[in-house]
Amino acid sequence: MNLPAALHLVEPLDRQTLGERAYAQLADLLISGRLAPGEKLSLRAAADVLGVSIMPVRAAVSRLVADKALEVTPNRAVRVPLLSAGQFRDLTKVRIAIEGHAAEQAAQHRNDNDLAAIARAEAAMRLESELPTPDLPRAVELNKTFHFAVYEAAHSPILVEIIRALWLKAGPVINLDLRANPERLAKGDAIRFHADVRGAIAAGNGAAARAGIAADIAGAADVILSRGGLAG
Amino acid sequence: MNLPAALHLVEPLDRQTLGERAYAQLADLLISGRLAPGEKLSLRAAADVLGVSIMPVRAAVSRLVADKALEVTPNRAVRVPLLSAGQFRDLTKVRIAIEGHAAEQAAQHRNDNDLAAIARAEAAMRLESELPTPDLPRAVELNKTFHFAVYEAAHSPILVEIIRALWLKAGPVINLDLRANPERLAKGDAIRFHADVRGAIAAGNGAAARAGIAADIAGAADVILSRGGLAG
DNA sequence: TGCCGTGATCTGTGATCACAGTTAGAGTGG
DNA sequence: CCACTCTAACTGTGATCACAGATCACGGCA
Repeated sequence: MNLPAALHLVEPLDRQTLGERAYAQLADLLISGRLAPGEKLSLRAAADVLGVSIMPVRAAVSRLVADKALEVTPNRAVRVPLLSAGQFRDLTKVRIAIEGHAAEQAAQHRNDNDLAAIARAEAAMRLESELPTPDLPRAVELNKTFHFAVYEAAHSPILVEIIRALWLKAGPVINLDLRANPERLAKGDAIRFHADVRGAIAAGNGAAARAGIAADIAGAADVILSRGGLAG
Repeated sequence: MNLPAALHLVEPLDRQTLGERAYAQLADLLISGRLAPGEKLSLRAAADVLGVSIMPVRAAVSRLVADKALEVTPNRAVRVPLLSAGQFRDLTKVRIAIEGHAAEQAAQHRNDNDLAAIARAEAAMRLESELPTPDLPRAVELNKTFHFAVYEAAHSPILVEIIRALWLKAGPVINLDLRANPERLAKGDAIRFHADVRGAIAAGNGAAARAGIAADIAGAADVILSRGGLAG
């Protein structure tokens, strides 16, 4: 093992396969709500846009289909699932239970780095929402950053991964709506809940952290459900 | 639309693609612990065994890799992941939280059909475990049947799907161990916990149902951890 | 005898082709 | 002018081929 010292500095170059890159791009489209429920997606068209053959796209789509973030209809068409009100309610209940649990764990296991990241993310989103004309795509992104800063503080990779899969399902419904109807952002509910959550986690108050996340999720879901635009 | 009445009886033949069938087979191997942690899996070899080309196997494997039920090493080899003790502890904690939650929901939302299915599954596993020489693979299967009978009673498809993914990760560790060391089955811990859970769900006692499931999961995990055979 | 280079053979990934089924639109007959 | 039919272009799925990289065993050099 008499290697030149410089060789130890090279990073392990984490094998970014084309399929993974395609997956990351599609997942981002879904989470940020740029793909609307019911919208169809052609493998070949997506491959053209991404500049690759259909194989990597196929791999990415089949992962998303497995996660039920996409679905292939009996007629062989890939599309973003249309959630019924009942399915959306189920999804919301599960999110409240699991993301609430993660927030509670975060309150108990967070370290100083976690607190700093959470505070940073909360401030960034608050500042954005207080602008006269907030940038909605950016607000959506900052909201995601804040939530996952919280969930990461639970120090449970498996939990974070599960929540990511849930956001893949909820993103199209929630964030598409937020883009179309930004009044909830202006109303400041989310901002207030986020502050509550940050405070609870800093104080080590698990129950309050769970309640804050639950209120945030439920608040957004209520807006969607009351608008009544969901299928069946 | 003058179709013979009989035609209306055919089921919509849920498009069983070869990839899905391959996925089901591989998932079963994992959940039942017939694939040991660390064991390697060749796409082409698996394709030969299943009698198809490597394409469907590729699709199935990439789904399992996405779920982290399989992993592809930097050296381009697919294998079932080796969990460190820390990772296994994380997985167990998450399972206790989520499966416990599902059991609690089951206690609150179960109907008569659910209760019957749970009772049936519990009796089947109890009878099997009381045999002089229990059939271990069958006991593993019956254990799964009981747990999912409980989780189905929560009437939350999303929750059940999440738990299935967790079992895909835990199966190789837990059930491989159970096959190798059946004494825990003989000891009857699981049987007792299952009876507790069934009783709690029938009584609508959510907290007790959660506690029973948690004890069952923790008990099995303790055996694994105390044996100390985990990596890292 | 011990070690290192080398090539055959394996790995997963990606591209291309083939196919069955669906869809949409143009063209034709009423 | 409307409705029906047929065709052409699309859909995802599966098979086959091509390729870069990794592994491992064999053979030659020191």
